[in-house]
This record gives sequence, C-alpha cells and structure tokens, in this order.
Amino acid sequence: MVARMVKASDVARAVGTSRSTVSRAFNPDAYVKPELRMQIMTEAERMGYQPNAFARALISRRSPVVGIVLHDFSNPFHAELYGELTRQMHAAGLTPLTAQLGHDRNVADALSLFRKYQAEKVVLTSFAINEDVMDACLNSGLEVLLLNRADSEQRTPAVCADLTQGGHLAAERVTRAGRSRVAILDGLAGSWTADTRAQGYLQGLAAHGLDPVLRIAGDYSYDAGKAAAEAVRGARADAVLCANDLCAFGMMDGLRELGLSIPDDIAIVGFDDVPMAAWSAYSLTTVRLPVMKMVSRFVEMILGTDEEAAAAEVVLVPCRLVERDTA
Amino acid sequence: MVARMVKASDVARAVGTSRSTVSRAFNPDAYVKPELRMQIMTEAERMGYQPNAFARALISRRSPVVGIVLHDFSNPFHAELYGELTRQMHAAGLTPLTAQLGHDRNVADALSLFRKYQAEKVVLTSFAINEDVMDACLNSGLEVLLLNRADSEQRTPAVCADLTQGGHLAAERVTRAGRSRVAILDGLAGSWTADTRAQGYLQGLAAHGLDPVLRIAGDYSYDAGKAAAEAVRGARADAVLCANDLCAFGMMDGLRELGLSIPDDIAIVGFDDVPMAAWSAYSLTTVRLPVMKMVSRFVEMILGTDEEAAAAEVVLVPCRLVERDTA
DNA sequence: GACTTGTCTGCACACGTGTGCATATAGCGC
DNA sequence: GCGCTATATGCACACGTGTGCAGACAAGTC
Repeated sequence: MVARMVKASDVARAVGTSRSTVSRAFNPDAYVKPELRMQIMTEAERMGYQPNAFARALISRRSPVVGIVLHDFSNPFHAELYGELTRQMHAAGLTPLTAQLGHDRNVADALSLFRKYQAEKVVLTSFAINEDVMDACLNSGLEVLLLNRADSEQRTPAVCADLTQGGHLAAERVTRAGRSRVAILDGLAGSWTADTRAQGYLQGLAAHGLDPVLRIAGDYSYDAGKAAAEAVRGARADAVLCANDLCAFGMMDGLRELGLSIPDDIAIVGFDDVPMAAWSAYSLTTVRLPVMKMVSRFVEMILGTDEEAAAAEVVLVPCRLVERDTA
Repeated sequence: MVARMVKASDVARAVGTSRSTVSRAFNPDAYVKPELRMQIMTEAERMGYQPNAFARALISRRSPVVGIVLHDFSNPFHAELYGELTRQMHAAGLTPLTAQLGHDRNVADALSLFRKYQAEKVVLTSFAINEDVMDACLNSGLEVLLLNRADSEQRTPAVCADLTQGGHLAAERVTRAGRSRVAILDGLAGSWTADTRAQGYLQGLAAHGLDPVLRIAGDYSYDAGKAAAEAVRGARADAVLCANDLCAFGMMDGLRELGLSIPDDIAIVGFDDVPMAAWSAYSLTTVRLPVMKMVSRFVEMILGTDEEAAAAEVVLVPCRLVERDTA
C-alpha cells in the first residue's frame, strides 16, 4: 500500500457531502437521494474508490470470507468445479479463501487461516477430505457445507449430483445395449460418493435382472483403473461401469494393452464428463454432472436464500448421460 | 460471526497481562519475555485465538492480499501451477485472492476486487491474459508480476521457465535420434511464451543444420493439435515439436487416426509434463517445467527477498527433458 | 396548527489490532 | 552515585468504515 488509497472521506469532500452519506451510497438499503447517490458513485468511479473490505468487515462484524478446503487440483473435474464455485461466489459478493491440505491432511493450518479471516462457513468438496477433517471443522465451531458429497450421518447440509440416478443412467445404457456381464470399478472405499454411485449401478442392473459379475475396489485414479483391467478381462466382462472418468481412462488403456477392443469386446462408461472424455483417443460415454446448476444451488445455500435447501438436508441435482463411442 | 470471536484482550485477561503484550507476542520482532510469550501462545491456542486479519490489515495499512488473475482451470498445467502458487503463498504469509476473467476478459471486476482488499501486487500467469489486461493493471497502480510468461517490453519483473533452453532440449532429442524432417506446432500467435519456445526449437534444429519443414499456428489446445495432424502428414514430417502437452495429445490422436505410428513413423515431443503425459495411451516424451522451483523463486520475488530477481528483470529457471516413448 | 410518516443527512461512537511513547528494571562501566 | 544500553510492559492513539441517533425537511391527515 505504498500509494495512499482513496477513502470515503476523499470522495465526500470531492462531492461536497459527509462521509456517512458516501458510506450509505454503497449500501443499497440505505436512504440516499438518488441524484446524490449517482453523483457519489460517478465520483468514486473517477477517483478509483472502493470501500476498504478490512474496515468494512471489522466494523460490521460480518466477514464475507468463506473457507474452502481442497486437496489438490490434479483431477480435472475438481478443477472445473472449483473454478465455477469461486466464480459464482465472487458474483454473490462472497470471498472464497482456499486452503489446500497437504499430503499429511493437516487441517490445523487451514482452520487458523479461516479464523484469522473470521470465516463462519467452510466448504468441503473433495472426496479426499475424510471424516477427521470434517470433525475438526465442526469442533472448531465452523458451519460445514458439502459440495458434491454428503454426510452419511446428515450432520451438515449438502448439494450433490444425484449419483444414484446417474449410476442408473449408466447401467441402463449398457443393459439396453444387450450387455449382461457387467463389472463395476468402485471409487474410494467407504466414501459416500462411491457408495451412492454404486447403489445406482446396482439398482440399474437389478432392473434388468442382472448382478455385476465383478466389483473392484478403486480410488478414482488412472492407475487404479489400469490395474483393474486384468481382473476385468479375467471375469470375461462385456461392460465396465467406472466410478469416474479418470479411472475409466486407465481402464481403457489397460484393456487395450490386453488386446481388447472398445466397444466391440467391452463397453466402458465413465462419470463426470471431464474435457478429455471428448478426446478421440477415448471418446468416452459418461455421466455428465451439472456443475453450473450444482454450484448455483450451493451458493444459494451459503447465502441462506434457498429455502428448499434449508428444508432438505441434501439437495440432489440430476445428471444426464453423454453418449459417445465407448458404450 | 454468530459465535463471538476470541480477541486479544480475552487472552490478555486470561494470562494476566496487557493486550499490547499479546499483540507483540504474535509479532516475532517485538520484545516479549520468552516465558511470557510462551504462556500467551499456549493460552491463545487453548482459547482458539487468532489475530483478526481485518483489524491487523486496517491498522498496519499493509494488506497481505495479492491478486491473481486467472483465465480458467481447464489446462492441467495451469491448475498445477496455481495449486503450487497458492500453497507457497499461504506458507509465506500471503493471502492469494483469485479473480477469474470470464469469456469477455472483463478485468474491471478483478481490479475493483483487488482494490477492496488493498492489494498492492497482482500476479498474471495465464498466456490467455493479453496486453490489454496488463495495461489495465498497470494503469490502476498495481504492481504486476508475471509467472511463466514475460513482458516483451520488460515493464514488469517475471519468473519463467527457460523456454528457449527447454525448446533446445526438445529439438536435440529428435535430431539426435536422426529425425531430419521436423515440424513445429506453435502456441498462441504473438504470445511471449510461444515465441520464446519456438526460438529454442529453431536454435536446437539449427545446431544440427536443420530448418523446420513446417510451422503451424496453434493455440495450445487439443483441438488445434488434432487439426494440424493432416498438414503434418502432408509435409511428410518425421517429428513434431509441440507447444504444450495438450496440443501434443491432439496431434497424436490426429496422426493415429491417419494411420501413422508413433514413434516409428513420427516422433512427438510435448511441453509441460502434465500428469496425463505419463498415461500409457500417450506416454509422451516432454519437457518438464520446474513448477516448485519457479514458484519458490516467484514468491521470493513477491516478498522482495530475492535480490537476484530485483537485479534481473526476468528470472529463468531451467527445464529438463522427460524421456518416454514418443520420441 | 398539531401530529405522523417518509425521506434524507450529519455527528459520533465502535470494531480489534499495531505501535510510538513513556516508563521500569536489570546489567554494566565509570 | 550517574549514565548508557538492552529488555520488557502498559497506555493511548489511529486505521476506514457501518450505523444508531438526532434532527431537518416535505407531504399528508386529522
């Protein structure tokens, strides 16, 4: 702050009014004569004045800062979700403050950061955030909000894609195409996301009288998908429902290395619809999560303007199937 | 802030000292009797006290906030760079405040956000940020710092991978393997990054007495790479040096669809070393940018502790070649 | 006129913290 | 004793803004 910042009193002097009135001009609910407000705003614009967020937060005792706990950006879907989330939060007047958990999952640094900025709410969005992290947040008095995951004990509100319905779509897709030996590549064991999605897969198969011929534990990674290919071939499966696109890519590469042809020998369905799913090397049929819609509902939940969210513990937003060449 | 926050005076009362001393306990340079400071810190820890960042910024007139202008997260390399940048900034006591430019490249919203938080410095890191954005930042009195790009007019300091040297490595790799008909797939026309990298390619080829058989304009995207495949085959090139991994993937998919085999018919080298480059579908030989090193130098530059950076206008950090199966 | 209501503006206090200044003590040299 | 320095602590002011309160003015109702 080497160059002195313009403050409200400067604008007030320039316009010929009091600092209070300038302050009120920036508060939509306050009484200010319309033409005077207009004059203040144009002068503020000209002088490059913006109300000091620090002073504002201090005196009003209300922080615009919302904490976001993240694990990493390596999953393109997480990156997309994060980008849309921060974009819409800014548009709503909130200030996202992101804390990345290192490999050690040390959440203490994140919590003290949030406390410094007087954040009341914290967003957890990665599946990699485990129960311990959530407990730590709850214990420290923060209100926890979940995006794209939910709490099995329903302790906190959440907005989530309807993974069961999405799983249903994926299962429908392969069964309708006549596949009967369906394998499931699961997500991280014990995570709500993985369990809920798998439930959709099972229901979708059961609707056609099928059981999976194989279920493989995974962790949403490319490597997990690739490692599972051998077992899938061993089970003579003719379709694989994958927990996300990333492990679907691994599965495809693994199967192709084993000499199988997709989708002739075996069909693959992913989950998320990351940009790479559209690449011709994969051209993956996958379940698209409604990122924009999820985030807009979520921001309403943060602001407390979504009465449906206040009633329901978990808001579900439907998915849709994107049909490409692998199933 | 529904639950009242603990403040310094609460800690002071609990310990039996003055609020000033508590404040000084949190300032490493101030005189506080060691045992008393210890006592204060443990009590603060117990009560969950953290100094209010807003009050601190207000009174000290120094904002820890540094603006970051971003375009999007769709490029995995940008996501990685951003993740490392924010991690290290937090560790250095800075608070990154990210503003995403929308499709319209409207920078006014970002600037007013930065002003609200009294940011003095702003980081530009995406090649998608054009000259207009930089001019707007400079005109608004912000100090601009560039990461992984530089200003051709050297108006602002920058930390950048040594793209010329990296390009040199890539060119060396294919020429030493006996390739003589080398094509270049460029990055976004006119961007410093693209020009500098291309210079390395050309120098590396010239060192072996070669000129490129073809240069194709690109924009760092998968689609651009794929679209360029036909022209590459038409030129009967036996190697392609690509501006980044993303367009290298597109190039590979395009060439394979045309029936060419990699690397038997044609060698491919990428740039960035994103995680997908290691996937077996691509197994891309590429130039690895030293993300951690770049960021640590960059954070030193922000803090003003890197005297070499103060001297040199542009800090270059060397790249290295990651040898896989495509070249 | 008297009273109410709505609109508009200024004064003055408060938010939680950093820090200059004054003061106190201890140690050391003379 | 005095003087100097280093260490340690408290007092009190200041940062820029939101907002309660009081007051002013206009318009309307009785």
